Amino acid sequence: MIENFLELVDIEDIEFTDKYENMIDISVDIDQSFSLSNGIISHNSALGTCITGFASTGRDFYGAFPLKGKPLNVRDTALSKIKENEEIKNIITALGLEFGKKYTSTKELRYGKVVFFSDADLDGAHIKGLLINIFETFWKELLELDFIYEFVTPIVKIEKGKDAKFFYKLDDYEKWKQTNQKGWFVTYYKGLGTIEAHEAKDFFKNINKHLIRFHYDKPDETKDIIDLVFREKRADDRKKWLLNYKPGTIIDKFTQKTTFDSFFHDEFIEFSMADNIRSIPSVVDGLKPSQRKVLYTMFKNKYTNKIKVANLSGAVMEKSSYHHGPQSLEGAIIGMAQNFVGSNNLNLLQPLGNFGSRLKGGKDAASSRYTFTLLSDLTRNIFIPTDDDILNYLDDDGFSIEPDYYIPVIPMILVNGSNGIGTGWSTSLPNFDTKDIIKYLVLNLKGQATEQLHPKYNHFKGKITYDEKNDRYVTTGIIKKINMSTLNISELPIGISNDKYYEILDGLIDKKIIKDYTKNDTDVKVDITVSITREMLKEIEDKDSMIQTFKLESFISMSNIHLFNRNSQIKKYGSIDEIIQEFSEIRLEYYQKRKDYILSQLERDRKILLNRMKFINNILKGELELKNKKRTEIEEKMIELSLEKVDDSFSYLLNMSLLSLSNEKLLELKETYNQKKIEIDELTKTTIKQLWLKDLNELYKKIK
DNA sequence: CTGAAGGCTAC
DNA sequence: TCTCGTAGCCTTCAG
Repeated sequence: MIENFLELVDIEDIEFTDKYENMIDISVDIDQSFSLSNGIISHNSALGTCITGFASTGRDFYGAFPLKGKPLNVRDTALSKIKENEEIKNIITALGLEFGKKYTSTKELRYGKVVFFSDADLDGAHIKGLLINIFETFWKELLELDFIYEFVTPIVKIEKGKDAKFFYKLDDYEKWKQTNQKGWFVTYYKGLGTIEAHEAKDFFKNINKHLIRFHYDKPDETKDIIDLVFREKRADDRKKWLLNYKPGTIIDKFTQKTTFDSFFHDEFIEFSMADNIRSIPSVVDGLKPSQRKVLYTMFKNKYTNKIKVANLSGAVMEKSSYHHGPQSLEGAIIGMAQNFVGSNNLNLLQPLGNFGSRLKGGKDAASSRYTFTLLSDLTRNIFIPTDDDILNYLDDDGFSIEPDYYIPVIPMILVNGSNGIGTGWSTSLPNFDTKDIIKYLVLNLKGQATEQLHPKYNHFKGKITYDEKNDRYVTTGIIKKINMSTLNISELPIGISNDKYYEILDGLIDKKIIKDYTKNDTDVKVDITVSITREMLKEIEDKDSMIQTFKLESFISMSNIHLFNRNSQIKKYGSIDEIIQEFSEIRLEYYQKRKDYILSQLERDRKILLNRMKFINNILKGELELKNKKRTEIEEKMIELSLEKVDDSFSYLLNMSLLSLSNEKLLELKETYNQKKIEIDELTKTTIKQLWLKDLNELYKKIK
């Protein structure tokens, strides 16, 4: 019997063009155009890698099929929807599967094995899991029939001359690194596209070494974990599962048996964790990693001229090791720069060009090729440059990247709010007014009573009220009676775009509640005139009824606020006060750190000035001879004269200009020294609360 | 009560 | 080049 394979290839942007009557010879279009903006690394796509590899195996017994993006989660999904899904239809055709059929042997299928060939990253693990979910749901017996495999590819390659060695576990590479080898060039394989053609051919030559079977060892546990991971209603179980996760289980796929069970518990779970990390912001800076990477790049590159969004995206990828697609990153940049009503209260980036409007909820933004951005004027009043030096910068494969979190002057998480969807958890928090927040912090710092903060949106003309009964805020648009048959809508509730609202009005026409409406909206002004019959108007005339009929309400729930705390744990926050409290604690700690840091810098300056003065004095008085002396002799004498080294060296004294050795210079230095001392005294006397108040005051003035 | 839709970072 | 599909959680809304 022929042993043949179907590789399920995970790739994006690939069109599977030919209808394959014969799975053994597939024609494909290969998009090989993706490359990083600096042009150093080029990416081929995974299917290309696979097809290249087939040069070693031949194509008679191998077929490859490219998947696009994430497959459907078939658990709890209507069979009708599953059967309509293009990807699933294709997989079924390719493998010769039938719904409802029970297989006793893989010989009933068109291929003897199915192999997952995905990027060796976390989204790749997610895709493998979703595929396993499909087989487990409809053809569970295939899990027991040695049918499901994955193709493992290396994570790191090291090269020296003609020598090359691959590591399939990061752990192995780390161990090798500790043996202190020199002169090796290291490549991280971030995706299948990193694999070179000749390498793909080698891997496929030894294909059996690379094919790892999923074993079906613990039926009950396997069934349970797949259900826990994919069943829609089990988010709370997933919470528990993720909270119990202990990182660091390193799997050696070559020596250890991979079971479906261990795959979900050790590998898939890493995706779930990462899904939360990228989707849920930090309580400290209010940012998600992609946004933080953008800010980091803006700070680091210190752009003075506006930069094209597409170019900024490339810079972020490079400077902050962003390993995902550019579209996603560009979306993050655009989102950070938007400032229409309902988006940011304080956009950290400037929207130079069309970044979208409330007409389409921001979806009308122009392409990143056409738009520009730059830091906003206020950004550096919130993220103070001096604090850059006291942050905890992360490391990506030995490359310094953005900090675990920034520490802004105000809790930015409240200013712009946040929405995010992770695994087990999601989060949603509305916007608050920057000036309200500053006032709150100032009163807090002065030990005075604070007022409850309520959500607020810049330039929103409607009302936001608290609905005690339902414990939620209600945002209300504005509708006014012009005459007995005409109404005017001049504001929409938060979160409803003009576009969406027209659909609502169309619905009202269908229901014969209104006759017609005219749009006079601009991108910044809502202006809709509604014509209605006198009778109908009378019926709905009272204010509440009008708001409800015209659906001019939206709701803000405060019951799903999850944020990463300073210790990188997801925490549920019950109130705004709690967020400010936790933010304030860490902010004050970091004012102490900032103060200590600046004082140490000033002390260093003072020491340098003092020693320069002493040094000049020593020379002018003839206590220190430089002429015809060896450096070692001079330095010994300097120590005798109790001159101090800085950074373990006297260079800062011995490299001084000859012109400095004068009384005039001495007087000048004395002046600077005295100023430095005053500066030190003043900072020493300033409390950390005063430092914070000063920053808040400056920010407040600038906002006004 | 159930199913669908929307928000958002990723594929 | 542009549009569209998928995951994941929670809330709202229509039927």
